[in-house]
Amino acid sequence: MAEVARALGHPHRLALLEHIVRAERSVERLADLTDMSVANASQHLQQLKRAGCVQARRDGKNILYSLGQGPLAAVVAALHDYVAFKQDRIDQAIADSRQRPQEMESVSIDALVDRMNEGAVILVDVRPGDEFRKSHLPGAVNIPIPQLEERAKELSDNAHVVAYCKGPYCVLTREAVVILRAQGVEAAPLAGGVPEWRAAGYRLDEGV
Amino acid sequence: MAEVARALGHPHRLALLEHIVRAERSVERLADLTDMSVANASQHLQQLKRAGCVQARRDGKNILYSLGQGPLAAVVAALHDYVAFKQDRIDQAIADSRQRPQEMESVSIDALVDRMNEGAVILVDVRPGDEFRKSHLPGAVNIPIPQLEERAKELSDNAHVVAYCKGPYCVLTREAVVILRAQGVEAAPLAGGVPEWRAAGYRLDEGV
DNA sequence: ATAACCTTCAAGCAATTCCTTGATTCCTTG
DNA sequence: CAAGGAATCAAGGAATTGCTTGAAGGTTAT
Repeated sequence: MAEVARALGHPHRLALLEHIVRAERSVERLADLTDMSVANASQHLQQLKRAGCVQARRDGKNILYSLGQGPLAAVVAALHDYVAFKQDRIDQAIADSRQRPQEMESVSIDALVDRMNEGAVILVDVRPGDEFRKSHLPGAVNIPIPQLEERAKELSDNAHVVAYCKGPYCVLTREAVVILRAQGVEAAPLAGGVPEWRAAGYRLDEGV
Repeated sequence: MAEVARALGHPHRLALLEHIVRAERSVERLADLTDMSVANASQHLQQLKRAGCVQARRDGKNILYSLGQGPLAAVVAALHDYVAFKQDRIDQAIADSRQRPQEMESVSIDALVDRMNEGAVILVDVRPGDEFRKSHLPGAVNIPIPQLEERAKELSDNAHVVAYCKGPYCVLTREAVVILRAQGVEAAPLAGGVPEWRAAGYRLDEGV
């Protein structure tokens, strides 16, 4: 079973299959369509053949590859579906933050300092872990974007959250806020990032 | 898209996923179920997580992995379907040839010689290696029965294969043909073995 | 036959993947 | 806080994979 999955697990082979699903094609044609050398295409095709995903027949000078027997097309379709689903979620989050940027009022650095002194704010750093480790705003929690959705529950829900990223123009900040709000967390983007914070003369934490 | 397929493209990861589909499980449990080291399981799980196929949450001391969002289960199901389909065909082929052995027409020695002259045949000797070394039909390949299934792929699949063993009554010849056909190789048994070949006045090879 | 063409094979190198080991992090519990 | 369990990280060597190059199969066409 993994044999089939492995056969589908290479971009080139997947691309070849996508073309073969549509119609029988020769090796040269496929190589051209997928922008690879003929020899390379031939080798990938033979891997697909070994896995039973395609079959070959000769027609004159050419060897035509077509889809193998069985519900392979369904597998490819299911894969498409799944990937489309994931892409949709990303697109939607981005579109949201693009369409209604006005609804997302950012918090200025001074306002943030005030709120921090009141202890009424959770500061979330959404950059990758390695950047966070180098330096980050004091007391910030590091939750990279990919983990944000599932770790949103870590943030107590009656606290205001302020998210920041690399800088004031970083789209990811807004995206993060969209995600947090989708999880029911009251969140706002910081008007700036680490550089602005430093420029304002405040302290930074390092490590951890 | 290939990213997801690649994540599914390793036997261990697929095995992990099969268990995760059923229920949330801890790393240790999964490692035990799939018979791999904890560290190794952990690494594969993280690959799956990176691809978005699974999500992790902590529960007490353990970290529980569960299926990611979206119609991933459909992909796995489609894969199952497809593989089941192929397995069916193999089983069916075996059953067919067992139930109706009379349909397995053997190739006469004279017919074999004709075909060999045309170069349109691969001759497989399924006896143990030591017997093969003593003497065998010219040009024959030696693949003992136990290795036949896994080495079937060595035989180019658009060539006719003729298999032979010790003699015309040797059951192993038919068994070999069944195995080969199950692998999609067009195979037929020889009506006889080394003694009959010699008796017909043809040459034998020795050694190698 | 010979030539021309499409495809496959074979070999070698670079890059990646896989698994193991031992240390380390992270969290809960006493 | 300390102890302990669960999971992850990090690094290394073995194995596999992927791509390129040049040569070799086979098939039509001249």
